Amino acid sequence: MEVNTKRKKEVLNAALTLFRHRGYESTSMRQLAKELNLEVASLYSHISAKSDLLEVICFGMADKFLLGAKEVNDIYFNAEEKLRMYIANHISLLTQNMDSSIVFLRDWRFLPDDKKEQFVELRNKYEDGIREIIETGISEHVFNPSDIKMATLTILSSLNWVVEWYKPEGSLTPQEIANDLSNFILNGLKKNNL
Amino acid sequence: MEVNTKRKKEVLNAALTLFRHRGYESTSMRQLAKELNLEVASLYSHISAKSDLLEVICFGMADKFLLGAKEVNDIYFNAEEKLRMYIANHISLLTQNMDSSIVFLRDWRFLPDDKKEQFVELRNKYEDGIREIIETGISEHVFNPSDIKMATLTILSSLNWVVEWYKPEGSLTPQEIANDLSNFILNGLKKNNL
DNA sequence: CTTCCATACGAACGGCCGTTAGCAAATATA
DNA sequence: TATATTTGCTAACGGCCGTTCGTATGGAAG
Repeated sequence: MEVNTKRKKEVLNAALTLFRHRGYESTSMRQLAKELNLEVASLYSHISAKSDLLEVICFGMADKFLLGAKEVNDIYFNAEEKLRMYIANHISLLTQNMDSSIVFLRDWRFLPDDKKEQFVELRNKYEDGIREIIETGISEHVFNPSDIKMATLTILSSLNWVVEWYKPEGSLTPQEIANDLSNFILNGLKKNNL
Repeated sequence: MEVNTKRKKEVLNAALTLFRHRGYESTSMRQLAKELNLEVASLYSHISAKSDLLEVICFGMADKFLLGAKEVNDIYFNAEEKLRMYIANHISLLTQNMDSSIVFLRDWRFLPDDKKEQFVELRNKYEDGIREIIETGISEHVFNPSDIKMATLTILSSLNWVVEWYKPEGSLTPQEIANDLSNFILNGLKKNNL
C-alpha cells in the first residue's frame, strides 16, 4: 500500500499512536474511526484492511534500518568502528521513531502470513550484517571468539530494549546512549590484552 | 486463585501451552476448552475468569525469581560474585520454565489493573536487587561508574532475550549461557585496570 | 459541463468473545 | 447409604470484531 494522499497519512498517524499504546490486536477499527471523527466504514475508503496499517509501519522501519546498515557498510572498514556506527544508527532510528519502533518490534508477529515471511527475511538480513562484523572482528583477532549467534542476539536485545525506557526529555541523549552501549558491548567483545 | 485440584492443574497447563504459542489475548476460552475436550462453560467449574490463569502464571514466576534473588543475597557478598549468581539464577529459571517465562515476560500487561499494580511492584523489587549490586560494585571501585538504571535494564534485557532463542536441545547449556553472559556483562561493567 | 476521484455515510453481514444460569451426573466423604 | 463436592453439559446473554454494500457529496481535471 502506498501512502499517497493527505488523509491516508492522517489515518496512518492515528493508527500509529493507538497501536503504540494499546497494541495492534487490542486496537479496533471502531476506536481508530472515533479518533478521526469518522464512521468505521469510512476508513475503508482509504485502506483495504486493518493489516495494511501494520504493514506500512513494519516495512517502513525495516527499510530505514537496512538503509542505515548499508550506509555504514559502505563507509567504515574496521570492525570496532563499524559496530559503533551500527549501534549509533540503530539507537538513532529507535529514538527518532519511538511509536513506529515500538509497534514494529512488538507487533510484527501479527502481519499476514506472507508479509510476515517477507518481514522476517529483512530482519535476518539486518542481523546478518551484525553477525558479519563480529565474525570479522574475531578473525582479525580484535574480538574474543564467542558464540556468534548468541552475541548478535544479545547485542540486539540490549539495543532494542532502549525503547522501553528512553524518554526524549530524559537526561541521556541518543548519542550518549549509543556511546555507553557501544562501550558496554565492545568491552564484552574485545580482547583484553591491550 | 489456588491450584488445588488435579483437573485445575490440567486446565492451567493447557492454558500455558496455548498462551505461550498464541499469546494471552489471542487465546480464546473456546480454544482452551477444545484442547481439553470440554465445553466452554465447563471451564468455569474450575476457574472464575480467564485472567485467573494469567495471574497464576505471572505471580508464580515472580515468586520464583524473587526467591532465587533472596537466596543469592543471603549467601554471597562480593559484587561480582553476587551478580554472577543473580545471572545464573535468572537464566536457570528462564530455561527451566520456558512456557511460563515467555508468557510472564510478554503478557503481564494484560493482568487486571489491580493485579498488574502488584506485579509491577514485585518486578521493581527484583530490579532493585540488581541495581543495588551495581551500586555496591561502583562504590567499592570494582565497577566503572555508569548510568545505573540504564545498566540494570540493559542487563535484564540481555538476560530476558534468551527465551527468544534458547533451545533445550541446542549446543549451549543454561550454565554455559549464564557464564558467557556473565563474562560479557562483567567485562562491560568492570574496571579494566587489573 | 461533465467526468472522475477522494471522501464519507448508514446499515448490515457473519462470526467470535467472555461469561452466566440452570441442571445432571459422577465421585469422594461421612 | 446419605451428603457434599467436583466435574460436566446445553443454551443463551450482550457485546465487540473486521469487513462489505450501496449510496451521496464535494471538489479537481478534462
